[in-house]
Amino acid sequence: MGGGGGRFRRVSEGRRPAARRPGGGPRGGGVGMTKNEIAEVLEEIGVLLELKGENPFKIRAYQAGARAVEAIEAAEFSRLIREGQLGTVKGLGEALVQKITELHTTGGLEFFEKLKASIEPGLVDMLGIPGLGPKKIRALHAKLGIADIAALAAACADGRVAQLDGFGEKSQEKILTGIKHREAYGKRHLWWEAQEVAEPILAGLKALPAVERVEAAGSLRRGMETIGDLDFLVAAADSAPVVAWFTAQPGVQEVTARGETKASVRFAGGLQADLRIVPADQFVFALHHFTGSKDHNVQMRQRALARGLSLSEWGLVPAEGEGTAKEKAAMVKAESGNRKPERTEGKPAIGIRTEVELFSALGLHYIPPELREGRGEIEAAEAGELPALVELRDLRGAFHNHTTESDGRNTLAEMTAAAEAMGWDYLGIADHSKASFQANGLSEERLRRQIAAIRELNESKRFKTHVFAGVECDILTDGRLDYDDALLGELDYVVVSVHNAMTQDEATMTARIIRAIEHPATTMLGHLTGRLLLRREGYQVDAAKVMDAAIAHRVIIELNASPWRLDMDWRHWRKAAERGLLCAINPDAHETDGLRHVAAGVNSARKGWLVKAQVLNTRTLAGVQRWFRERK
DNA sequence: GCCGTTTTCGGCCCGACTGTTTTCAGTCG
Repeated sequence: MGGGGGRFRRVSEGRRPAARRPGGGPRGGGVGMTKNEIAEVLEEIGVLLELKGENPFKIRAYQAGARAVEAIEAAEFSRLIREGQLGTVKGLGEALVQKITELHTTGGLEFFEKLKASIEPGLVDMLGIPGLGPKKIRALHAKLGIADIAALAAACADGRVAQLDGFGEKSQEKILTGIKHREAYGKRHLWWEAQEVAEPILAGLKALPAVERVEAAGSLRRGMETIGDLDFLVAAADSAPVVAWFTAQPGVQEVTARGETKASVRFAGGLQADLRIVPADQFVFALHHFTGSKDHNVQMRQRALARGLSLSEWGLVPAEGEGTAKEKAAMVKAESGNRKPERTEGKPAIGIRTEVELFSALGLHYIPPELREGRGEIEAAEAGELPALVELRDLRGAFHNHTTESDGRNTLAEMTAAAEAMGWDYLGIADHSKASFQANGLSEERLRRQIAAIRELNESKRFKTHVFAGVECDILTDGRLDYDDALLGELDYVVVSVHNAMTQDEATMTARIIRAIEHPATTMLGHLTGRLLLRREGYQVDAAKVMDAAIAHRVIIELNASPWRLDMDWRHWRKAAERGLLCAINPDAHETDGLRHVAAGVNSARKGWLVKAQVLNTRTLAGVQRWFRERK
């Protein structure tokens, strides 16, 4: 969740709160809103009404209205509004029709603006603390006058919260740890969100006439699941116009440093970005230096030393004698005084212009940025045993995606059209099963109808993309699956996931998941730990035992590519895949746009040393069909 | 706020878990 602070939906599993654009709600000024944007507004109205203590059924009506809007095909939606027929949709009465129409035609809603203005924004933020819902927040507000998280932390610290009816020592402690986690998490940002900030800046820098080369370095380039800050590296002879442009970007809230070769800014939402400008012949050394993890860089420098060379962000030079001393001096100078380091004669090196040449100078094959974690990549690069990592363009489809049948925001046809637009050969639909009541999970009858609808869609040849009929079947508390074997047998594949009783102890949870893996109908395991990055720890589970079971039963473990999950974690993949575990990179998309999240999954897969052959959804349609068939 | 009718207002979607309780409210998925 971004710095906007809003939270539209009380975490329907896997479905993210709506993306906040800088400046507030879904698309501020423009005329008209799409159906999904309108649904977001209705959801947010529901949250605000909850905080007001409104009639729960009224709240539900807004939530149901949001769902009803999502379930309409986009073209159909426009037609209904145009012809004044929106009221014929079940769940949309007079009041909602009026509001939706206003949103669709003007892009705004007076009722919504007034409602927002009537509620302290700090109360909405407090919903993000585990254990706090609308009722408790209202009690805190009414009885202690607490209107934001800072005041809440203070009240917990001096014990006032524990005195309150319905609260106790444990709640107070839980709230306090929740706030602390939030603060710790607040310093980092999801890769996806950081990348969305970085992209336009990168493009803008590239377009400046003074700029010769530009890259985003740091953990963003390494594809880490979360990012501390952004590092932009520029090669330019004249730095002044670059600094001027960078510090004047629209999203910049504060310029924290502005020098000749360096500038730092902070964006709304707290993300920091550093810009460094270096001479062109130093660019590659700086790029390597600011990309590598600490461990990787230490190992690289040691390797250079062993070869009588000294590697730094300034260059690669002979380790002893004048060169090093000068380099060191230059470095100190540059850091303290914001001045360009003096160029050493005939150095910084040996005509190295690219990272390929840099690695080569140290006797190494090129190491992709994602692998530069100091986890054995240098040894592998020396031996010529680096894997040919899977790439985004290798993907031909994905499994585990949702539609409006359960808690998705787009219909089956819309999702398929989006997959086709991405050039995918196939798309797997895996909506929630009936135990996930909160996510509108499918009854047996509804699932059978969906299977029929998918078969029909395929036969109609309306899309080039083939649709697989799957399900995201809940792993029940004791490890049984949520449907009977006969129904599971009618599906092309079955994803099994944990969505409840997440507080089970490790042994119980591990046994539960393994029991589900042992079920003959199970094709793949969804999000192994259920973690939500920067928000919630995963459940306690012995990952090694689960992987063993998956390998033994030829069950895939997914790499859930939702930027909020990236689960199973990349740190497990290398060993697991070597032992024969097959991966599927699944976006867990809840709307058409969510399909793009596979890019984040590919990052993690690459960090996990995965190659194409270890990822099921790099295979052709026929290859996947064969794999599904042979498993049965 | 919606729905369905009982044509004017009452009913509306679940189950586990936790912490506060001594019989249950609130949160969560």
